[in-house]
Amino acid sequence: MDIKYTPAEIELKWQTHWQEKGIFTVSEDPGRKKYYLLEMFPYPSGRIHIGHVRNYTIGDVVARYKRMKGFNVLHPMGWDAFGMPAENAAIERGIHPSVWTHENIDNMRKQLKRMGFSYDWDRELATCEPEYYRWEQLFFLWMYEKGLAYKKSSTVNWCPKCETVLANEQVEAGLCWRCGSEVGEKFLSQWFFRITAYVEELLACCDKLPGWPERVLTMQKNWIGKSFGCEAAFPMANGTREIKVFTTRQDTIFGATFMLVAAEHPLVMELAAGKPCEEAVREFVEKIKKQDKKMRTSEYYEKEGVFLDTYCLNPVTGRKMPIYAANFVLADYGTGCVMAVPTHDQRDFEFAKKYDLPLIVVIQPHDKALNVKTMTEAYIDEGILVNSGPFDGMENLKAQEAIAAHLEKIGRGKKTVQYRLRDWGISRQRYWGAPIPMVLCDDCGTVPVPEQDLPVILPVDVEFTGEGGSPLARYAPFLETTCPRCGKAARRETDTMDTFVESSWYFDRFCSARHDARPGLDRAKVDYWMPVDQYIGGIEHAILHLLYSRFYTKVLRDFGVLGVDEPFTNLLTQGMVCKETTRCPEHGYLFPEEVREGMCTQCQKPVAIGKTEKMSKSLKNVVDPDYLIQAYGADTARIFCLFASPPEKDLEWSDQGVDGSFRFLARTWRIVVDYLEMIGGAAPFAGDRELEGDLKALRRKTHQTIRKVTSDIEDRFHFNTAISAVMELVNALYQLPRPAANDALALSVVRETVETIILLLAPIVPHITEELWQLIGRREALADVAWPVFDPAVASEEVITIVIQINGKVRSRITVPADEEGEQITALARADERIAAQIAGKRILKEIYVPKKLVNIVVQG
RNA sequence: GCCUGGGUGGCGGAAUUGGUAGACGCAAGGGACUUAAAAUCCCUCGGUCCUCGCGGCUGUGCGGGUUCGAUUCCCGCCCCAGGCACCA
Repeated sequence: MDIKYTPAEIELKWQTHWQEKGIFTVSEDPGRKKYYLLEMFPYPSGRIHIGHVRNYTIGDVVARYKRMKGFNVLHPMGWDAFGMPAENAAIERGIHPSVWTHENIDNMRKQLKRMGFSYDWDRELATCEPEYYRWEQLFFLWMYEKGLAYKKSSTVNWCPKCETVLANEQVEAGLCWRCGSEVGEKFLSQWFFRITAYVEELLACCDKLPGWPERVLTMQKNWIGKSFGCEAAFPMANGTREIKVFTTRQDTIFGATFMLVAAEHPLVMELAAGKPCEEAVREFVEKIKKQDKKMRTSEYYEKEGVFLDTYCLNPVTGRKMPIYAANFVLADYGTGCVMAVPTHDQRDFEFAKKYDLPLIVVIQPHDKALNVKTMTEAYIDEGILVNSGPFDGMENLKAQEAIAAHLEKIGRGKKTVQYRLRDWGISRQRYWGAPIPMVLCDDCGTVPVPEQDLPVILPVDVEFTGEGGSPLARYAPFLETTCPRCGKAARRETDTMDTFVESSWYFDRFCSARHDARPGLDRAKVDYWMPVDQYIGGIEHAILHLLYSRFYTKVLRDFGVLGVDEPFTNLLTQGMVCKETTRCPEHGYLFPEEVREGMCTQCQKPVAIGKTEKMSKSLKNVVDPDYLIQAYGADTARIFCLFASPPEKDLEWSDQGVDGSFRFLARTWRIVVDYLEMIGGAAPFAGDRELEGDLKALRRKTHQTIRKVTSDIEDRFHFNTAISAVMELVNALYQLPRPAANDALALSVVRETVETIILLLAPIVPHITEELWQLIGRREALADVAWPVFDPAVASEEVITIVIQINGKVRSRITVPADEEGEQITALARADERIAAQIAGKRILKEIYVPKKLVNIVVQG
């Protein structure tokens, strides 16, 4: 029989079959154990990229595997459909964001279906639909009622290119996370979610997420940034008021010689008011405010300040301390004011040197003596307190507690805790987002839209000019409304919500995706499916999306719409897909198809092979999934993504590697097809007879492979080693001398091996395996066949190789029965010809026997 | 600067609890089949030395240590990637 492996044909055939039969449509079944597998849903940019292929393949393997293990698997897919690229397309090309988004979704859905992913498409959702965001608006109203959503005027991060506000989390090294523009500052009235109300729970639960990678939890903990310290009050020298500071180093308070206030802090102008320095201070403050974020975070940014012609008193020493406004003090951390201890803080040291301010050493290190005249930098390590009144001679760390108590006793402070985490600013001055359901009335102020008036639907026929601000703010039919409270003319809120709000609960919505009754989540269904058992996505969301989702889950829990504390039990963060870059001296970076035999196709000059980097359009080192599917098929694309490296590591793209993956599938196909006529009528070996020789070995290998593949998938998601193991089994089948056509026993063993290969590969390459399964005469849907189990007795070796070492070096190997006694084995080791020769005449100091592994004989000399 | 990861053949990667380093794949070389090539199937493949053997030595970023034994544990250093970065 000669049937060719034609991926394009069989893949389409089975994809159609799965869809028509509704194989992957699921519903709640209290009698079965559920498994909720979720991959991060994509932004519908128009085309899937290799990163998606990898992410969704990893998820699909686990989903299909769990299904074969008997779980009721929920595996949904949807679209993170709001966001700026749609609006930019509207401005640049005149396509409405909705049209653009839906066309992209249609195209990407086709691409995902062509990959053969086992999604329940009946649950598909797009966050830009009113059926979705209406519930988000409802939750917003509830959050407003509870004070969890509030409006506040504040300085915000402003991206001049996107013309919108960015959350702190969305500013990366002073640049916009999305477009890379320099981020500036603006003073605006903004909506916030009070994520800080849950900060302790968010922090505490980090320790209750054993299924999350340590580094993600570390990043979140650092982001939350809890620090223990002390609030201390410094009275003004003229006795009018006091200045409060937060410090984690109250042990150094006796060395505080001046006071610093953030330049933007209102206190600065208050203190300078009416003084000769007022004009100079105002100039300084204006200058600092104008400087953009990037400047202020750069390394070369010099510490600067201006004296406010005012003094306060050190509460423990009574020393008169000059007050300065400074550019490097953060206005929105702690109290915005800092006690400066130049001897033990590097920043304060630099500031003191520049403005010639006094230094007092209060911590002496154990190994040297500090002298304020010769110090070239602050001493920030441990030591013994000096110049610290009653605390002299104490270890500085031990004094922390004592000094905090002292401050409390004299009524000048108390122990406190500070967090780095700020509330989540969710206002965006953009059109393509979920409208914030609020009305602004001149008389009543900010008034929520009544629940029964939801959803506030995004109007369609607005104008996209590309000019600053939101199109909604210029569109009267949306803007103009009446106040729900007093009935007078009023304006709608035109800000829309940050798209991270939609992605903070889409996993809940998947549980009851078509539920159209308040509150959009069917509690019974959500209770059945949530939490997500396994969440899979890119490490780039380690902070933003994952922290917001955790917060939103807790909010919804407290509203009683769901019953879990944490949304994702296990998290797998997959690595990036990378590829080497190619560069022509004349034409710059080249796409792979612009290079032929090391030459640029345009100018024939040799191209330079550059660094391997994350695939990106700007570096042109991209591989088009459509091309891959066309050339090799979806199964090859899938198996290559899994085989090239374990999921959490970066994957380096290799065209030869893809060839190799295809060859393996073709090789597997060939051996099964070769055997087709012979094993077509055979039943798999049932274990009812004794096997010997090659057949026994093949069957052992078969059962060992089941064991290996099962644990690789189940315990570690190490698909690369699982695939290696199946490759070995296929190689073993090739090695088996071809049995005679009438050798029923041998053929039944071969059949068992063939079926095992198909089943083990089924979650990884579902199309070729469905086809082979059918070819060998099986009729049931492969997706629902039970995962094979191995027989430990069959899988165990009856002889094992024992390594014999002399002084830790391998000198020989012996083969012994698996159940041989240790004493017998050491005796055999000593008797081994080569060992005996080498230990002859030497004194044996020690013999170590590691069961089933090795014997190490330690001899003298 | 701080916090995470990581560094193993020509390459991607194995080695799951301190116990045979280099599974599997790619590339390379050789053989079979073929008029020939492709495809396929089989074999070899870390380095080095010789007496060419089921040989010796060496080898998991570098230097030390613990141990009968270290890719694995400890100390110090170098390099790479990611995150944070004036958080008082």
